[in-house]
Amino acid sequence: MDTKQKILTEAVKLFAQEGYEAVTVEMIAAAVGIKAPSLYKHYKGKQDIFASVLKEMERRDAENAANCAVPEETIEAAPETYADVSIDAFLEFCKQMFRYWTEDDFAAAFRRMLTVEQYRSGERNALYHQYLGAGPLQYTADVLGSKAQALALYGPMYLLYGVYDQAEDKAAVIALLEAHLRSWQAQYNEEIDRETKEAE
Amino acid sequence: MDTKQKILTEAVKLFAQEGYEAVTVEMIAAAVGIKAPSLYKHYKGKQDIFASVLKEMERRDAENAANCAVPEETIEAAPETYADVSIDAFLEFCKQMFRYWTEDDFAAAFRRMLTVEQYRSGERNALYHQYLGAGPLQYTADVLGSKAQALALYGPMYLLYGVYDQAEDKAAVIALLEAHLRSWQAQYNEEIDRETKEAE
DNA sequence: ATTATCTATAGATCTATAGATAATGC
DNA sequence: ATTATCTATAGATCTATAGATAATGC
Repeated sequence: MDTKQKILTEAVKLFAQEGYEAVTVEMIAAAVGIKAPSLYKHYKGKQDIFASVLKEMERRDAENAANCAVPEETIEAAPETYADVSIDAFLEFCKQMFRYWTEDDFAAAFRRMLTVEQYRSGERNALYHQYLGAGPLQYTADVLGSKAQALALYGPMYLLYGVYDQAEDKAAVIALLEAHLRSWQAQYNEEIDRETKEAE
Repeated sequence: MDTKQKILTEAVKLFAQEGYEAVTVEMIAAAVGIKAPSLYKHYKGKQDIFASVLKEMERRDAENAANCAVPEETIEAAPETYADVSIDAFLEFCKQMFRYWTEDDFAAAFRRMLTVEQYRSGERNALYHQYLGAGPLQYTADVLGSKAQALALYGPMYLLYGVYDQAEDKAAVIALLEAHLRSWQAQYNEEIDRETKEAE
């Protein structure tokens, strides 16, 4: 059991539940099973732990992204990778992302942590939106070529994160998500058909 | 200038930005323009201020709800009021709610406060969902008679709250919201048509 | 030998109260 | 007279360090 790593996983859970300021180093230490002063052997202090949580998420995110059949770079950097993404593959990616942000313990705690820290500074707000708000929305818009379609696809997913957190019947939320993805796709196909006919 | 009232409006803004724990009574007092001990003449302490913010929101919410042509009671309490709500009127209500939660200073701060406090206790989580998450989603589902349609309508609105907060061009977000409401309605009408034809 | 933990504690900060002073209303 | 504010401060809590002790690796 790596204490340095365990400090991060316990800290992110506490930051998510209580908020950064409300968490004392003694609380983190207690969750890890050590005394507060011992923690300073691993990190310079609370701020250093927070910064290390961000780095750890970056590391895990990069690891996770490599497994997906969707564009990794921005549309400006690599527009050709956005040209013909399969909608089926992208919806599969959406489902996978939803599971990641709700069922992976570290990612779920990190999401909640950013949620509760988002208004504390411009920097934290940027992080929140990069991972969870305007960032995924823009990415989806780049893939679909439509901001309105991106909003219709991602908006409900985003709402379901919070609903999932508090739901007793988590399977029902997953079912609702899948129903959403299917009906979004039906509606999307209809719009594409309409556009194709108009173009003829 | 009513000091007792000003304490609440300044406190909710600080709670929203910093989180309840991170706000000191001295910060609230400074925002009001008094010293911390003076604040204890109006409220018993920080917790009392928080509780009073909740009560103040309840009061404003009741005031606001009375102006709307949509069901006020739950569907269990008054099912007949849900029977024939006009979709146009309901979409107008949605737009009004969006403006209320983003542009009314107290409501916007209250929304952010609940957002950052939602994971601190079951009670606060219930409040968050009552005002902003599962509550409005269920209400919309009751009006539309479909949870999937409610998700498609409310999910994007919910995402846009956060996007609006950080957007430089707020008018563009309002435009995106209105485009969403229109395209949701078009899609909804198509589904109703399909269902009507199938029933024939 | 080196590293991780512990106890003890200094120094800073925060909540809330006590008691004095200034402002307001009859 | 009553109410609202102020200064001063007690008591609690929190971060971080100092120095001692226990555990680990060569």
